[in-house]
Amino acid sequence: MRLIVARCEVSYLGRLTTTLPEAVRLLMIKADGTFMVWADGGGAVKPLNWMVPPTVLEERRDEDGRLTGMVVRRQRQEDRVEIALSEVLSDIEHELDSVSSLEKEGVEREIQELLAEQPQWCGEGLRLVRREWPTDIGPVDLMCRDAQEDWVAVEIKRIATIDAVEQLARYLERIQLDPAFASCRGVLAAQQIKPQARVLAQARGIDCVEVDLQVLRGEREPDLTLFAP
Amino acid sequence: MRLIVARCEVSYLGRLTTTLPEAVRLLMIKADGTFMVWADGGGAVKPLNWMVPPTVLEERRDEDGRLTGMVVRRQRQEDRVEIALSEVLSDIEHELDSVSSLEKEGVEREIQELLAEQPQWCGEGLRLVRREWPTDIGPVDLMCRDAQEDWVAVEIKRIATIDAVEQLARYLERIQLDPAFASCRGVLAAQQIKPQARVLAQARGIDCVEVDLQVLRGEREPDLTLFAP
DNA sequence: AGGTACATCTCGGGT
DNA sequence: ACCCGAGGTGTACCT
Repeated sequence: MRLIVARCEVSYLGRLTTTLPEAVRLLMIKADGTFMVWADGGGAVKPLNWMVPPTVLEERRDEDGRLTGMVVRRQRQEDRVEIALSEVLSDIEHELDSVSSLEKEGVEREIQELLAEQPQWCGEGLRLVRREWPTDIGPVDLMCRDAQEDWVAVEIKRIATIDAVEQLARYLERIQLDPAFASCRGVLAAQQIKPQARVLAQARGIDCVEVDLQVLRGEREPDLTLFAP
Repeated sequence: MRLIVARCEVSYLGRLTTTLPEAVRLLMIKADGTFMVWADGGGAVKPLNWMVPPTVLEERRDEDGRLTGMVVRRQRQEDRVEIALSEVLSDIEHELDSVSSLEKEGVEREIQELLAEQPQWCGEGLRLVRREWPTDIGPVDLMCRDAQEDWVAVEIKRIATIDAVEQLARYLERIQLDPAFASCRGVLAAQQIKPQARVLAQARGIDCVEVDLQVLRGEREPDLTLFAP
């Protein structure tokens, strides 16, 4: 990992064109060839400019050996980042370890697991038949049956947007082609359902259910009004 | 901007939980409070862990003043990154300039602006009525009227895929609910329209128009064959 | 390799 | 503040 702090001008030419006027910035070059340009403000987790590997880095130096320019090119692509350096304030390099397995817990998977165990939160009297029910365009998260023995396909999201409604509608369209499932209905279950997704779901005849992760985990009592007579 | 290269263990607790075993990594702390943890491999432009401002950083040191731990907390949130440092290889700080305007050209916005000024490229005789025409599921890019005073909704993309066709179809569905707009038709305008999107648009009765950015900008003469008799 | 769905998406623009 | 759509999205997983 090489870290250069320098006064520089940066331009990117590729899918789009960007230019950065001269200012003091950080140039970060990872051992794998990833190249990034950072500024100090903006509260951003994203670099101003970058280039993903495989990259070719070309340096330009003056007669005194001072770094004056860099060109970063992507292999077999025509896009490039060009840097004109007027003053190098720091240029250090360190051996870092490569990325080691980052363990992640607690995303959409967890909601699916919890709802598979407690499908009643997706609708009264629902029983799970199968998780990841296959269709020819992809798997439905949960396939259930209700108290009337009707089929219910459940799509699960952390945050449900219009895309989630469309996704479930596509699945339902395929499922209902089978006469045995012609009456299959859809339920969209999510921690949060966006208003516009709700509108579209209504129009598509899809039920919406907001689920509380803490309740699913048994960490909190459900809102009692739900069970009020 | 503070840059620390250190052997450390990192854990994140928040929306999800992650743990990183001890290894040499870069800790990057921007002046605005943005905190990031980087490894050297993976070819990623995204940090292993991060925290966006506003953050509170707490340091722990041993009796010799050596940095042994850091806790980064987000204001008014319960998520946190904890770092246990066993060896600090480098710890430098530099004044960087804040983010200055990154000029972008060539994105969807520019195409929309140019087509708003020259709607005739979306269809003969089109006149612009309003940009960002609101519907209850989101805004249509352009709403126009044609020579026959019929309404035309235009969706603009840099590259139009099936998603773009479905997005426009959804808008049309909502717009046509109003009897005054029952005959509103749709036009998909893009620099590039994927073959599959073209097929679906045809099936949905949506017109497709590929636009040339250079022609829109007036940098190039339009293909003369377009005007051939 | 191409397509799909997820992401602590991030980011900007609007209300 | 939320909501929405775009992204040089990136990334994992599938065919």
